[in-house]
Amino acid sequence: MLDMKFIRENVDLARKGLAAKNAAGRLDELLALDEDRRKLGFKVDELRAKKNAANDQITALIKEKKDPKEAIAAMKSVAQEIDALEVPLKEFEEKITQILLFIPNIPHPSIPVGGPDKNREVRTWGEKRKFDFKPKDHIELVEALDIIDFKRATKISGSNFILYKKAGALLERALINFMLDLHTREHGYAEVFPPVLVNAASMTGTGQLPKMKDDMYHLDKDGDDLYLIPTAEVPVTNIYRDEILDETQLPIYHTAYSACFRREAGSYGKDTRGLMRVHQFNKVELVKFVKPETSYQELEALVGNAEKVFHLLKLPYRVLELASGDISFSAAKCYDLEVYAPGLDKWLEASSCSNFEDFQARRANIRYKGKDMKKPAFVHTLNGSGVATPRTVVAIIENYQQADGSIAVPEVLQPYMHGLKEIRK
RNA sequence: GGAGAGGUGGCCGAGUGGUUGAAGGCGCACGCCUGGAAAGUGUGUGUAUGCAGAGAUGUGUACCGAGGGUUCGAAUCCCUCCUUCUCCGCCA
Repeated sequence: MLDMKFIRENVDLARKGLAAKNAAGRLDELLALDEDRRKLGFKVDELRAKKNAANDQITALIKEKKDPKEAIAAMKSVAQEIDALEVPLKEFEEKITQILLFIPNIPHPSIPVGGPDKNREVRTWGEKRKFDFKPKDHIELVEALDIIDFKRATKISGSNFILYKKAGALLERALINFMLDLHTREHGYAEVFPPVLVNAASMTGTGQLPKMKDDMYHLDKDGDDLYLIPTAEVPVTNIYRDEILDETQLPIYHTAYSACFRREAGSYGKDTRGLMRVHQFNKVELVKFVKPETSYQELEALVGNAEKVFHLLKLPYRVLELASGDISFSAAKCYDLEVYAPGLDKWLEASSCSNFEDFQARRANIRYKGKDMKKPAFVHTLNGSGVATPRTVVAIIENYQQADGSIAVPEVLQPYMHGLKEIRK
């Protein structure tokens, strides 16, 4: 959420930034409401001050054993006046909050302005493999090997669910363990294993609610809202919701494996075959809580941590800096990592690494305080996939396929797969 | 799911309608004391927001789990919800 005070004092900057995200629409309405709210708030504060002073007087009269009746009667109308004004004041505040919750973060000035066609390729890594046979796509390969069963997964749950079997299940588990070990041992992230069901406050804290409500699976627990997380970003970022951290604790790095759940409503048809877009998938997430002045260098380091996964798996990938119109609601800046899949001949988005600056921290009320700081300040939060498994599995299977339809196991995964060197029927 | 007891400042803990933003203690910060330290001692020590001020700061308002209600006045009384603990039941 943006700071109302910041918007008020930087109208032009806010308007320009939000326009780059096609979201400047309700700015004028917001400013008008804020103006009215401030006027009314001032008036109410004055009346309350009057009331408090009078109450002190009444107290004094009682102590002196004088009759306070007159003073009480005089205050009655003031109290009523306050009550009457508090109703519209509250309405203003609620309206303002409702609008603010729907306003996205302002993109960082350095990023390209425009839609997905303006995304900027920052670098590529690795060579596309040269095949001496025609590479197959992962669907054909996994079905022939019987390591993923799409039909039965659909029977059990519905379309775009996955049933991993045998070496397929083992590969999935190996990949998760490999990534967690990498980030905890080599990159200094502390592992957490969060709940996958969270409450509405947590979803609001990271920015999924209220705007993206229809993208999430929603459950009811005795009348309370619970949501299946679309990413571990939600529970992990909310670990410190409503807390004031000591600056000596920062930076905090967490990594978490979790299942992720997405309705993907409205995305049927395109790119939904096989493992490309599924309702439940696994992901190892990286989350950082840092001081504001370090957040952009922390973002570069986080991207590097995610890239390391592909380096070790020897998978070619490219890094895109997303344009203003393509970054997510809460992000100020975002890099996507796209891994190459030769069977599909496509670059697949397997990681998204973002700096949210204080946007999430303000929503979730995550602050820190240092010795020389007069007041607590909001931390900056960052996160990125490190990485998501389905599209990485696609890339492994298609890149490591052999002429006979078997799949070589990447060297770094072999210890996690009981020494298995290749997957064959 | 049933029964009972709680939720007050960084922590412990007092407080059942009127200078209580909140006693007391611990912790912490700064100072005094000391050759240095401990002990002792003094002062300070929440968050949000409005106004004034260049600023130090001053001042108004709100906040004692959350939301509503009663009242001139609520941490204190009433209602709803959330949550913690203990016992019983159930259970991977």
